[in-house]
Amino acid sequence: MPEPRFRRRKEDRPQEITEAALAAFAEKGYAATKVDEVAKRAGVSKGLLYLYFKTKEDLFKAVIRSFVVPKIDELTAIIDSSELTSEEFLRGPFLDFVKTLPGSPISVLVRLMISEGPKHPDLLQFYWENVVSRGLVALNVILERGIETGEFRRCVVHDLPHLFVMPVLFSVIFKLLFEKHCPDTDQLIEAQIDLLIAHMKGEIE
Amino acid sequence: MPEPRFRRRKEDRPQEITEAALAAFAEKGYAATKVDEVAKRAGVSKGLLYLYFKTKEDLFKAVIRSFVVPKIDELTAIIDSSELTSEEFLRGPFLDFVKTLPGSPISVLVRLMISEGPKHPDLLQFYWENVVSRGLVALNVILERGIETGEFRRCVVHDLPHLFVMPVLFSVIFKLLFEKHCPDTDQLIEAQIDLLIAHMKGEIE
DNA sequence: TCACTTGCTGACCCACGAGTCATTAACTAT
DNA sequence: ATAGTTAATGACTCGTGGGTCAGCAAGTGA
Repeated sequence: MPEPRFRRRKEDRPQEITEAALAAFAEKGYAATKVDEVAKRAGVSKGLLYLYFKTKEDLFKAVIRSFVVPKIDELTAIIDSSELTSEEFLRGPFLDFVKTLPGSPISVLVRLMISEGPKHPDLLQFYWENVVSRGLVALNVILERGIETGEFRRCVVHDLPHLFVMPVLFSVIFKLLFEKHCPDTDQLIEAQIDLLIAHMKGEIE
Repeated sequence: MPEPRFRRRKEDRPQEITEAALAAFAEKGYAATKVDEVAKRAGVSKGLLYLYFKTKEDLFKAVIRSFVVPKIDELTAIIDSSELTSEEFLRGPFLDFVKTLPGSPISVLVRLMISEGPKHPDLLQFYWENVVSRGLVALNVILERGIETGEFRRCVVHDLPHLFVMPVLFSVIFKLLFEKHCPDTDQLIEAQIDLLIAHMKGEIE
């Protein structure tokens, strides 16, 4: 009895295809990745891929949406389930979380957003609303909590939670481009957080 | 007497073409830019472009090289011609210089490097040696000078001059992607420099 | 077992854009 | 003037890759 030439698995296909696409985009970038190549990686014909995704661009958007949102959900879940003080939280779970980002598959998505984002305003909108904005809000919650409990004094940092994100973005990109010359990203991120906390706790200069 | 159909201007063509290419790449990215389009912008035929640049990739590399090096030369020139203390220098000329970067045509090159860099290792090598590395060295010079004169105490910042560059890269990218939601990049950069200087001057916590 | 639905295939089409080259016309030197 | 040189043109080729579709075979139900 011969193995069937293929199996019908309508349920699993989309995820298998987006996973293959993520891997392919990661290696070659969006433009240089051929749809045929993605299909091959997913063990599927090009025709089938086009049954699930109308165009290559459509596939791209699906990739972004499906991998990035779970990641930010992770962060907000950590926050909600935590009873730590703000400083403990920033030095503990938050630090651990952001340290994992450079070098993870997620960093690939950042590169894709930078490369292709400007061509897809709707995607940028989505990314803003569901990732960046939510991340900044989450940080604000922590920082405000820190003021209420008297841990932190109010200062410029509370208007610029971006200061906490900077080293992560920097590390992701630096590692991507200059792996060989990249500083210890854990140390970089940690140093920045130390700096910020010291400033928020610190005496008025 | 009719205007000549074209003029022979061997000397000026390469620069005119790279300028046109920079503008085109800025708008559409590398892959989506057609060579024909670059030629049109430069007021030149595609054939001529191929007289000066062997391939599209060759043109791309020329663009990076010719616009990015002068910019870093600018920075090192400022350093050499300055007799200020380290703090004055960082808060004065250095701050002014980096503030101009987000939103300048140079920021486009950063995006191009991120998008296309991984496909061109030799270009990355060039960029590292002639831009990033030189920039970091320049910063180190300033910071060391600050220690010698007793302005600064030695701390983690001296091992991570990257901390000064982070907000610039962050601003460039943030502005590029989320113009609408972008914080005041001047303020962000300034805040980071304040933070770092305070820490370097500061009492041991 | 047989008709029927539908997930899946892969050969095909064709727009598109990188790179070529035979030809032209602007300069130059004598 | 005029012959020689070369900057410059633009119509062409040709590989490539996104997208299609007629047909096939795995599942389904009676």
